[in-house]
Amino acid sequence: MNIGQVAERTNLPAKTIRYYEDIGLVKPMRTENGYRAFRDTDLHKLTFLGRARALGFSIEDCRALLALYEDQSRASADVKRLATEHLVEIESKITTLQIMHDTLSTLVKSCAGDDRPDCPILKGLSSKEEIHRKNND
Amino acid sequence: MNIGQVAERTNLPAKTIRYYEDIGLVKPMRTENGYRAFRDTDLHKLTFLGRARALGFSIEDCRALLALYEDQSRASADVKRLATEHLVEIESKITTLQIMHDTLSTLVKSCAGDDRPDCPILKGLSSKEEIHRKNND
DNA sequence: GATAGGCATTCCAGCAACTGGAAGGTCAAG
DNA sequence: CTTGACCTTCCAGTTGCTGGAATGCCTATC
Repeated sequence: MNIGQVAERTNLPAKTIRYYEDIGLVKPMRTENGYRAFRDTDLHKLTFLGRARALGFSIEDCRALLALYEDQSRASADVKRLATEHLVEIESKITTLQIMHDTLSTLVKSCAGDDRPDCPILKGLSSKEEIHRKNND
Repeated sequence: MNIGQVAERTNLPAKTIRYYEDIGLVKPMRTENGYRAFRDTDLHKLTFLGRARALGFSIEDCRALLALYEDQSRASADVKRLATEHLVEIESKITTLQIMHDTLSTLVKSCAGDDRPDCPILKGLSSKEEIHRKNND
């Protein structure tokens, strides 16, 4: 199969697929004219990659997951460990964003948003202890 | 003030401060020996930048916020608009991460995590309709 | 056979926001 | 006068692509 069709089926841009080959995640064959020729296994791998990336796994995590996916004698514990670590990362990102959100949302609420220059948001950004006093996480 | 002291006071790495000068966010003076000489206003700006970055504003947003900060005749509405847009972005990131989290956490919970190869996480990554059936956001 | 389009190829550059390291200049202390 | 802690610049690398240029291939139509 040509890269265009693979792109369509996997919902990955052709550019991304070429990139994944570049970094060694897939190794499609080549036809005589130099075009990439993707087999079913390549398609499966790319689909797998697409899903793993959609769950926020890094490329290196994806590489490890792919190796486990291909290793029939893997231990599910190894997969679970990887996934759990990633889950913790996600949770920490959510926490960070939540704190940002709370702080900024407090500032936004306290701003009149009219044509006058007085602005609690700018004040909050320049001085520390103005509004941001309730998170001690 | 030298860059080292500014770094300490603003909690920004010296490298970052140099970078901010590079991209025109601050413009410290120079002493005869070529060292950067930061004034109080530079310090204020850098502190402001540190806070804005900590709230997740992009560098370009920071540039705009800084301009508003310096503009005594700004309209607070302009600040509020910027902040609100950013708030929406944060919310969308949280949503995305939350979905990732829910999906992955479901997968992780269903995995035994022992020395056997059978693994619902890998199954979930390779086939779609296995476990991931309850989000329709 | 010429040509036009829609594919495919490679390679190079750039995004954000730094970070690390090399090679070198400056300054204060001992 | 040397040591060590600063400071300087510049270049390269990080992550995960993405855009674009220059070029080649394939198929269809005139």
